[in-house]
Amino acid sequence: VVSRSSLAASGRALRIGEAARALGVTPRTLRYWDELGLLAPSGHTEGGERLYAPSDVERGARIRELQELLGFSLSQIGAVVQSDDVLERLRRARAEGAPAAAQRRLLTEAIEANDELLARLDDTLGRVAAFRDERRAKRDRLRARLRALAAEAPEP
Amino acid sequence: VVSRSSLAASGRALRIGEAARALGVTPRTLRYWDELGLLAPSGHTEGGERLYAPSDVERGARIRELQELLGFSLSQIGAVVQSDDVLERLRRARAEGAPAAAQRRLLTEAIEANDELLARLDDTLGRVAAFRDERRAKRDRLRARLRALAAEAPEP
DNA sequence: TTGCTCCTCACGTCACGTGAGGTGGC
DNA sequence: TTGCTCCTCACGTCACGTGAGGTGGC
Repeated sequence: VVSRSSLAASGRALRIGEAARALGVTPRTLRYWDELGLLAPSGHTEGGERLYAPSDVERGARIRELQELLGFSLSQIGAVVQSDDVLERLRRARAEGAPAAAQRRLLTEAIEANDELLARLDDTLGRVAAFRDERRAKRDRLRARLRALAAEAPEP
Repeated sequence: VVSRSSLAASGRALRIGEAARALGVTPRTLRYWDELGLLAPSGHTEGGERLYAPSDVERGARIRELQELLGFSLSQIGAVVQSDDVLERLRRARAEGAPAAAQRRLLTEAIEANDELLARLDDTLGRVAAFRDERRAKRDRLRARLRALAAEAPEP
């Protein structure tokens, strides 16, 4: 996993292998995401090689988080990352002179989607913490058992 | 997801459909886990139906947690749940008069495995929390944008 | 020229989903 | 007898993994 700042700092376009390494996936995964339309590289070389801009890599990082931390399917992820582009879509709507009500609807829908995500994150957070507490209790039980064993038959 | 206490309270053996509902999976999943040897029901009816004891369901709940919260593969999960049975294996080793060194090794290996799990849980916890903070910041940005929109073109 | 990375098929895999056809207990 | 749930094949699906065979720039 690469930090945001280091991603943004290198303003260079990456070849598929470099982008894959930065994201912790394989080139095959990026080709699959491209095939699905989930993450299309914003450029290509003359030879047909995919070129990933920093913004592409950031989008890829969001996809990974949703996949790894929340276990979302790629189609669910597609819906989320699309609603993530709301500020850009809003700018375009304003440029095209969309009515104020339509602009508001765009924003409120994105806010709702983001709130649902926040609720799931809080839920996951609670469950991981509970699981960790279980495992800490187990650690203490095992340690106590080991101490009992040592007391009963001391090491040579 | 069913609470531990309610699971332990009903000391009854469950048919596959009931066990699946308690675990939040489908019967097909439990048959697959059985086929892999990951979770074999501790009993069967004369007619060949699988019967899941409360301890089977608890084991299933641990499998689900490892799968959902940490994204482990079923073979990784198999290794973890096997090392989870260490206290029972220790009892058997002692009954068979295993040497003290072997008993200690059993315990220390289980402690190590559990500690690795704890490290992964802490890592996951941090990443989910960081992701949640990102999403909270996004929520605030979107809300501010909506307020700006409302100030600019008040609702009818 | 030799490596290295890239490309497109295309088949394999993991963890199930989904009928197909049939059996068994209230 | 009628539902309901169970059973075992067995093919389909999702998200890639893994070569197979070939191209392109230092």
